[in-house]
Amino acid sequence: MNDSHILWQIVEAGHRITERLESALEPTGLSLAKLNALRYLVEARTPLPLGQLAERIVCVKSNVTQLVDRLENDGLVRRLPDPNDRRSILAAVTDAGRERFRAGATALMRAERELLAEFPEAEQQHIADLLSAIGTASTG
Amino acid sequence: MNDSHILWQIVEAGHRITERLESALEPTGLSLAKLNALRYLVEARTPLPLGQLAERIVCVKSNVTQLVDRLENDGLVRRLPDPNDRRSILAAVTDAGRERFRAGATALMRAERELLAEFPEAEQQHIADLLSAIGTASTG
DNA sequence: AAAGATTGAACTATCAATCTTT
DNA sequence: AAAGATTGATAGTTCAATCTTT
Repeated sequence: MNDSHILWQIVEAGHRITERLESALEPTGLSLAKLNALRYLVEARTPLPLGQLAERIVCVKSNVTQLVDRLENDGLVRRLPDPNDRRSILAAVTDAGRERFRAGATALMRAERELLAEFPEAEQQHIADLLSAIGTASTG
Repeated sequence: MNDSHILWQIVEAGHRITERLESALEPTGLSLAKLNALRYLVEARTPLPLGQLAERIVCVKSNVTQLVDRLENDGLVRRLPDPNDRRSILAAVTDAGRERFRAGATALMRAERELLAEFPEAEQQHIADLLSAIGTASTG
């Protein structure tokens, strides 16, 4: 498992990165998952059906149900009935949600900049290219 | 979030790698978490106090409690009283656990080899070095 | 009091089953 | 029946509180 080989270096570097970003976000009361959902809602500029939010996040619908539960609990999102389809439920960002999103996005960008600084800039594109290929091949 | 920058490339590559390895392990009925715990128990060659297992896995003790619950449920591990300290509980691999570990380790190695093949060998050491540095600096 | 383990609550995520509306 | 969402179960992980033994 914790071999020295490159696969685990990648996995662990990924963990360290997300840990750092989560820590940077902590003072804002957001997690990466919440900030990400909020971003889609803010950018949509109109309430989104939960199913569409799930598509954009690229996760299962039941995950969105729970994520929106927590966001609603935080007062950052409200559920609204969809006037055009009574099966559908819309998620709308509240003013508090928009404000929180701005704070989170700022904190995240600052943390990203810090982490990025630990990386030789000349190498970044090269490594990104190599990484984008890995694990992408079909398994059969 | 899903910027194109290198940080997310690393995080996502890490996710793809673990997904692939988890899939490869699936037919053996093991997860990476279970295989890892099993590995420490097999290598110890003697039952381990749960606290020591937590130290080796590098996780919180309550996580080990639950992980060992699941492994015990699978019949791969047994809890034994510690004869020297009645506060302590020992985790012992069963014969089935040892066998399962071998199957899992084999499946994992095969999958690792496949993934590694997607990586230009000449680059591996270089990238590993760069990755090992990232996210390691103290936050203050 | 401190050490070892468990329990209960929370978060993120998945899957399978269910309920309502279309 | 299919689409949209929720619920309940499971996995893995953390933290705070608790219980037993030292």
